[in-house]
Amino acid sequence: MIKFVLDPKAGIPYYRQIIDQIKFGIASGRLKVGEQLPTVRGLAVDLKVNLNTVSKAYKELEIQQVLETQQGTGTFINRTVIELSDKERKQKLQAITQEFTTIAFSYGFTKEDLINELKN
Amino acid sequence: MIKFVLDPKAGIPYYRQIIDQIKFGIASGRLKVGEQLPTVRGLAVDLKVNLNTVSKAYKELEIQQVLETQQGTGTFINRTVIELSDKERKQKLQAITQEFTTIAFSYGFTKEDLINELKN
DNA sequence: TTTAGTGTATTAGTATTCTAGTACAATATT
DNA sequence: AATATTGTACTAGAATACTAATACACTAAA
Repeated sequence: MIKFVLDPKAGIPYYRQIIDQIKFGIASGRLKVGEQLPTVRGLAVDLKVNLNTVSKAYKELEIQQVLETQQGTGTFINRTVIELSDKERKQKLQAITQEFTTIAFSYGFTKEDLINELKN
Repeated sequence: MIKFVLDPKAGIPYYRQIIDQIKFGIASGRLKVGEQLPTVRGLAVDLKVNLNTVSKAYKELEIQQVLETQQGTGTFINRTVIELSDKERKQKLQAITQEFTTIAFSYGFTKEDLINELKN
């Protein structure tokens, strides 16, 4: 289980900080498929926020099909996340790349400049 | 000059729609480095929004160093790159690329993923 | 120097977002 | 069946975001 931390000064909503930490936990392999997350109350007490704040984070991740929840049982890392996230992964990669190229192009760099730099 | 359009039903703030269209204009090559954008008033009248809404979009892009503005003169696509030395250009490219790869890696993408996406 | 044209700053009203309090509903355990 | 544990729904207050109205400041041209 990963350790959750909230930074009140970050200027990022609590529920979003929770989302980010879960996503990073998955990306880094510290949260495994099928693993149960803390209960909404448990994490809420731990982080000293309202249980709805945790619930909101879990719900958004459920919509994104990262988590799956069962009322009365708990919330888990989606077992089908690997198959289901292929499309999402592709979209994310495109979004990140577009952001990157936009900035780079505004500096006059070409696509070839970027590819060469990446190959270093 | 590109044509700006606002969709009131998009659920995306007007100023952000303006930002996105400018960024896409640059990425697609329809906005050239050094080119002047519409004036805040001109675009505001054209889009039937307040001039501050346009100003907000321009200001955010200036912070991102995509645009540069001169009070009393106008707003332009950043031409900073032209004034940079070869060494500075190289450093800038490295900095931008590092930022890009850091974000991409946190999502589990590999260097090859990025290169392939760029080649599309 | 005056004037027209440019971006900036201040203020305010409205809408939305964020968080919390509290009650409800489903499931698992005893 | 009763109880504990889990997530959900509804409501409300505070903070923030969005947009606009209006006045100010800088630059270029007449």
